[in-house]
Amino acid sequence: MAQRGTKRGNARLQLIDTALDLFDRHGFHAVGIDKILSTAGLAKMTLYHHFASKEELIVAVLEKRDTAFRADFAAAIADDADGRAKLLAMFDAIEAWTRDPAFRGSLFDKAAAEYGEKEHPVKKAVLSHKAWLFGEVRRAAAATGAADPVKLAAELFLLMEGAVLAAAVTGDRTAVRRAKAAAETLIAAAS
Amino acid sequence: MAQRGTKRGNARLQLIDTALDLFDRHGFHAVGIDKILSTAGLAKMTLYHHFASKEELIVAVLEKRDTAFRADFAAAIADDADGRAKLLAMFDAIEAWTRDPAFRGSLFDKAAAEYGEKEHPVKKAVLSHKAWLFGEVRRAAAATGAADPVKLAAELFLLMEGAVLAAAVTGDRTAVRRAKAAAETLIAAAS
DNA sequence: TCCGTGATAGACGGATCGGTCTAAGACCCC
DNA sequence: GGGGTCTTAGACCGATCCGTCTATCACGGA
Repeated sequence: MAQRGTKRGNARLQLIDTALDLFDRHGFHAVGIDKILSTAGLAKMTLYHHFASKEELIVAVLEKRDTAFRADFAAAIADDADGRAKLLAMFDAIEAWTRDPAFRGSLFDKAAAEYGEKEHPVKKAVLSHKAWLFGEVRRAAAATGAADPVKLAAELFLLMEGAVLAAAVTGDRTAVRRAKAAAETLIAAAS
Repeated sequence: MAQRGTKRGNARLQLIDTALDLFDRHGFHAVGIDKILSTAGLAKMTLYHHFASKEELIVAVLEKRDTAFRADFAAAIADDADGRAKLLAMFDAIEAWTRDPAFRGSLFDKAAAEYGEKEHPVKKAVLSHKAWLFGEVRRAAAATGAADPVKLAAELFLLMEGAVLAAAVTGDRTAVRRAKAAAETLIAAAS
């Protein structure tokens, strides 16, 4: 008992933070646990005390990223009353994210690229994140009073995914703004 | 001299084909050259006779994929006279691709996920492919007579990227159709 | 037939992979 | 201060990583 707040808890957090950064920079297979441990200044047994395997660490990293993403997203759209404003605020939130110098693309997209098997725990974490994100878009789309809110949500979701991908791969700074402009057109056409 | 058409040429092609399949299924770092060689039934020296390194093999794989993609794409849009039809034919081509049981997402997106450094040869091959694809979209968009063809092209490009990603990650069969519907709306709004 | 050239098989190299184990350390309550 | 518990450093494990080397093999020309 009484493990939270002690060194153990700190070590766990530090492992996740360090692994998050390294995975984001170099990829999951490319980063070995030895590198994570030496970067974090921790010993192997510390890692294997908190996680049964590297795979579990990866899932924990994705869960932390997911939690942070949901909080940021919720804060970004909280102030907006109607569905249309919420949808457009989502694009603003994504644009702010892509403008961050630390932006290196979606960690979930990268994870999906390296772990393609449907039943893999890492892939499941990715799908969970994507399903939540689509749900957010769908809820806001429904609030616009669009004739077919699921259609509108699906279209805007694709724009978001494409914009994040393009911003990450090509470094295109205008991608998200273009996506938002397209979103406005689609929202207008959907009412 | 006189190497083409001999065993050497066949070995090279077989290496590329085998590597393409394995990289597509499992990722680039996850697949070692030993696995490629044992799958292809070839020896190490054969690989290192044709390629200086694994990295060179990866680039060759991407180049082959790029060449095949361009040919398929060109054939898909060749028959269509006007820009709008060409643009919509692109979505049809992508949908046909995603419906193929062998579809496992864009190999270029996966490569970008694993090789993020700008100056890396693999990343350069990815950027080359993306630049070409965007150029195709832009050319067709210009032929529609849209007021701002670059804006239209950028929007449709994001839809394509998002649709391919969504189809790959979530297995969503409707993604490309949704993207095409959105594209029709955007094209109509751009004239 | 014999020779020379170039491709091949597979052993081998050091490095690193994910993961385990042991021995010592740090800390707790009494 | 002593005894028990939890955490840690780092040696160690077999497997695999990418790449090299050597010894053999197949084949074309004279």
